[in-house]
Amino acid sequence: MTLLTLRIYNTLTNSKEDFVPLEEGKVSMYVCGVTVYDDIHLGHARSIVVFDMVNRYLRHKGYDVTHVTNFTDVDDKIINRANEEGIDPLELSARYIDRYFAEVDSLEVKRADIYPKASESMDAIVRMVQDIIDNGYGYATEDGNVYFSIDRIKDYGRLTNQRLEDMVAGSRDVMQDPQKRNPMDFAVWKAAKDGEVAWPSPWGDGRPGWHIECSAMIRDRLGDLIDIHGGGNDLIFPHHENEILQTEAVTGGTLARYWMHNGMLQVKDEKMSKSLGNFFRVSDLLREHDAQTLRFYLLNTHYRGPLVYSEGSLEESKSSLRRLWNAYRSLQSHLRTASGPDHASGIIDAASQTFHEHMDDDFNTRGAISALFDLTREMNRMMASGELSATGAGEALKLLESADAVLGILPVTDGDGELDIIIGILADVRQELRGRKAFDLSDLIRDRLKEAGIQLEDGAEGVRWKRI
RNA sequence: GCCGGGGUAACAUAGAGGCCAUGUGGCGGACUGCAGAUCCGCAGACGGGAGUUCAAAUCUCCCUCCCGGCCCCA
Repeated sequence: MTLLTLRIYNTLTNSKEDFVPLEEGKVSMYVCGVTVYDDIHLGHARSIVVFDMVNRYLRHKGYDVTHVTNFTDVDDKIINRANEEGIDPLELSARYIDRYFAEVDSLEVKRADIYPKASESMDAIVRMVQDIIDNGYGYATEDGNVYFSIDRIKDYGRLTNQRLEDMVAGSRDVMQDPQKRNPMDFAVWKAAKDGEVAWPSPWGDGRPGWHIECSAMIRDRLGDLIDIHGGGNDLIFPHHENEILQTEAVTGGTLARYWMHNGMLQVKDEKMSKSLGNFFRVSDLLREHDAQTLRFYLLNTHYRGPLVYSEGSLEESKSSLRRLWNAYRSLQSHLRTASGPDHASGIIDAASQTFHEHMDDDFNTRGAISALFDLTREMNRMMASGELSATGAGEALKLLESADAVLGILPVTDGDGELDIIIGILADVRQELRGRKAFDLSDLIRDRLKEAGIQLEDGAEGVRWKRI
């Protein structure tokens, strides 16, 4: 079975569908970002890395992708946190946006094309609220709140696949604004309380409701209808559901063609979240583990399933990943020294096909990685038995590198050229000593290099070195 | 309660009717001056119960357990 086209699981239809972009060769993608009031944790990283992978794979397939991810920088939690610290909310959010970028860069995430902030999108937001009211889908209260009116919606719950009545029955008791016409109505504009950060609007000073910023930013930056809308599956309801309503109230058409949702990261059968206090900060994890290990851990499972984090799972990922790295480095050495016949192209082509079949099947990174392991085993075997030519090694490396352009799990660089030369000299001297059975001296070189963080490894195809 | 996703060997995960799953770990070999890496082999599995089928981890039904969502969320 060969999948020529990418298939994506669409939450809207609960099924995998062939991916056909609106405009041939182009993809518009919006992914919900974070509320910037604290550092990101591994659960956020999962979403970020997953959609980074999606972005990379779409580009790998030749699409011209416009990837937008927002920052929610106007929000109750930000205001509360800022009040605690006695600083301006926007100062607080700016700080966490800086940290977000630092961590995302450390995770080797390819940045989105645009990162709009709620605070800088007020014109678009106010305009959208006005349009909602003008089209009869919203109303302002005396207090200066604007609510989206659910009563005109016949098919609420398309993403959730639920009926309105069921949701009302299960909804928890929350403090309701008596001026709401229907308890399910949700705020698109919130009147400012005294002293709060606020922006002017026709309904008085206030700030946007949670859902409106995404609808407005999408329309502002990407247009009325986009190809892919992504986010964590905890956002399906109400956030994404309400985004759809808002946008449809204004444009008359639907918001996104493909809705993608990543599964939650769990810790001991619970979702990792700030409110549960069971989260691991990315900045802390990065002190213990390299970015590639974290990415490998997050991508070594299907993005839609749950992923249970536990003590030791990153260590295991590291061990697995080393196998790939070792093969990768062996191939690099082999490229320089190899001779002999070449029987590799069939194996490499097969691995490439398997890799792409899995990726085309709703971004099955786990399956795709398996194909990489299969390849490395074959390559290791062939290198050991002298069946791999330099050409074959080059082809295998090319495949690994193109796969890595999507996954981002291979070592970034192995140091600069000068170091390479010096270690090469030391390795040559050591080889000479070994030839003369002067093992005390040859071991000394190896040991001292190891102390310096460089490990030499003898192999059939020559000496290889790596940082440890 | 309603909706969605899961339960695969010691562990982490793919797979969605038949064909060798992948990695980590374990055991046994090979290679090696020693390290390391690598290779080969072995053990070990589809939550439970019915059914459909020549054939079910995969399809149907029932049961069970876990997680997420139901206006704080990636």
